[in-house]
Amino acid sequence: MILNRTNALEIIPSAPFAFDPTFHKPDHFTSGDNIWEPGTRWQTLNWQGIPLGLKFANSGTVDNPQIMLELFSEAQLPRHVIDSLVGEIRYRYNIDLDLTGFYWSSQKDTVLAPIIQRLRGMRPGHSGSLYEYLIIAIVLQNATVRRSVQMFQVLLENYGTSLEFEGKELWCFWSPGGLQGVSEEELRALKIGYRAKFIKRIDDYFAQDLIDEEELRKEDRETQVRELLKLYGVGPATVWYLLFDVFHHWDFFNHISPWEQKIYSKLFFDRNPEDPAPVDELLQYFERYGKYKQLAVHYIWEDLFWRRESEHIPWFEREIRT
DNA sequence: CATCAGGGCCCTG
DNA sequence: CAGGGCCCTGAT
Repeated sequence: MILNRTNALEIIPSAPFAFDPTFHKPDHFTSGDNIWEPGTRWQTLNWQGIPLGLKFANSGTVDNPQIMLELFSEAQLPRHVIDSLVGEIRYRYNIDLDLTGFYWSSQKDTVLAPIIQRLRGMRPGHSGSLYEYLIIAIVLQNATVRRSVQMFQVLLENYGTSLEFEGKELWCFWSPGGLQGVSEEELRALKIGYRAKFIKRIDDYFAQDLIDEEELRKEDRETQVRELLKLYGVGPATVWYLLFDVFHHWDFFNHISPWEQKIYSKLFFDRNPEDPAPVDELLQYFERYGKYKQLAVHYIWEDLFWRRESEHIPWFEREIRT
């Protein structure tokens, strides 16, 4: 699909705002639905069933931020669609997040202070919807990164839409319920293994309108956890990711997987990855960050991956399984 | 060649 | 609440 229609908009984030670490998370795997280079991100987005191309360009500074957003579409977009889309973008990327409380409380922390200096203005967030995040989370389960990328790519190529805009060719997600005509066997043939069943059941669940992302955002955390765990294939690890990336809880941190455990052990206690600190001990360590503990996790994590782009960190390389 | 763990989760006993 | 099984891949 070729997207020739364009709309240009201006988005003013709250300050401070850091464009690159907000629009590029080096720990998220590259997935064929976006391209990033410093100052610019191209991204596909399925909004209310309409495949769109987005181009975010940095046109401001950290303290005086401004984003130029260009929308590419096949047909002219009605005003209300653009408005709702911009609202959603502001939500997903946490454009209006106030970070001052977090920064204030961390300024004397020896681990966080230097990180915040490097990433000042970075927002957490994820470009996808709940449904889209769920699909990604499922292909992440019990697989190495390379395999996850391959599974996601094959799904996009089979059920997504190829979009062309500004000379870029990127894949756009299918809509929730878009796999209704697809059998579990067909999915299995794409070598996604037992995850075929999970994806089918999740797609069915959305097709039957048993879950509403917008409504769920308004519920309290316990309700969200309860509703998310109803999804077949979603367990504690996935819920934890969802609560942060999709539902924007900054104070919730109760899950550390084995590979993450090794990394935190090394970071905080300089413990050998073969002999990591107990998970309870690590969780206890994060209590010092109070209601911002998950933001602290995010900053520490992103900083590691950003540093990895410019310097070699041998112990870290060994713990990332690609 | 065989074996095994990998950025979990479901199901059983 | 512990532990086996699940798809497939690449490492050993």
